[in-house]
Amino acid sequence: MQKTVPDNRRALILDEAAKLFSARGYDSTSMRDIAAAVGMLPGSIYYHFPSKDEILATIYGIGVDQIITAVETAITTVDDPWDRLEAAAVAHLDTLLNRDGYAAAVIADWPGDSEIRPRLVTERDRYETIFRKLVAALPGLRKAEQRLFRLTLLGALNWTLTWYRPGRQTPAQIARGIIAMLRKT
Amino acid sequence: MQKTVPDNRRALILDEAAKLFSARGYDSTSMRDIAAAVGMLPGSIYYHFPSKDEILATIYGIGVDQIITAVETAITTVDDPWDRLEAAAVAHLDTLLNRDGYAAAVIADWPGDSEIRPRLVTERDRYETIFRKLVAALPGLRKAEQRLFRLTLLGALNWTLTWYRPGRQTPAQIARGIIAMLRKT
DNA sequence: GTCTATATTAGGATAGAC
DNA sequence: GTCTATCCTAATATAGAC
Repeated sequence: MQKTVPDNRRALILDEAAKLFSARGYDSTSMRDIAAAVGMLPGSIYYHFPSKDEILATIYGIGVDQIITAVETAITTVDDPWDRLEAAAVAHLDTLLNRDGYAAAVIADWPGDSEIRPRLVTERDRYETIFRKLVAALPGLRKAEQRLFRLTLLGALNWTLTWYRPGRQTPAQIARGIIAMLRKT
Repeated sequence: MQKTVPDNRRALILDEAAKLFSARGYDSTSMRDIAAAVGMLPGSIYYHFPSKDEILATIYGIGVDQIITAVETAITTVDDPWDRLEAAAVAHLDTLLNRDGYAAAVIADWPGDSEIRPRLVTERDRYETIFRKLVAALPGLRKAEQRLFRLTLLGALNWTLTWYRPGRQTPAQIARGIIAMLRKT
């Protein structure tokens, strides 16, 4: 995924921070929390990252990459527009609800004020674009309906973060169920 | 809306706090921010509320009351199950996207740790129950499908908070559009 | 690269005058 | 009921030793 000789400590910080951010939120997670999870002292983190904001921005970038990669891989072998959308939804939810991934932080977190907001918006747009295209390819949807359809689908998918618990339905089953409800004919 | 001689200062604090909480989030809003918005000094707030948590819990209770009242009023005169669900969705979104209401804080805010979480969960359940009944009344949905249908609908509705901007479609139009997508025959 | 120690600021909350 | 003044804690971040 990255270089052959990666900076292990840096990656570990990102891993633990991503978990904490998605579990408790950005604002409620302190540098002390992250340091404790990694097994470092707070000051040491600053050797790897200049600020807490920068950690979040990095996680955002990786999280969006993870979703995009998963979705694009899932749809390459599929032709039918509805099947492609379903494959994308399954991949999206699989990535999102995987507790070790960075994707949950992308959806769940939105730092209060912060100067990095523009960057995060840009990242988020990157992955919305994929769904824009997938929805545009569906038959029988007028241009004006496509936008609301996309937002409805993404809302239903992303809202799972608030209620999903492992053990019942799998993420893939949930995604297919949601698509089935939105599928016409 | 309330008593004839209400505690104006207390109500004002709640109003301003609700706006700040839904705009910037609970954690990112300080007592100093609230005090400044009200035109008080931070210490004075504590005459009206014992803690910041208590302000949020109060807003939650009122916000849920607002949604429930709006939804129940909207559905009393409607008979057909699908029409009832649509009326409920319209009322829900009208309340949610009204910038002066407390409902947005209910959906958007979730304090990091806090001991009041159980209370908030209870409040949230109160309003989910209404939709549980409305969905149960729909024809042609098997028991197992009802839960996912409800969560999909609420997800799509609540997600509007992240993208809705006044000027385009009205909340009512959005709600009807979402229902139309989920409506079978 | 990590630690010790600490600067600095902000936040929730309280005591007591008015 | 609001203000003044302040306590206490926790947070981000930095400097410099090792």
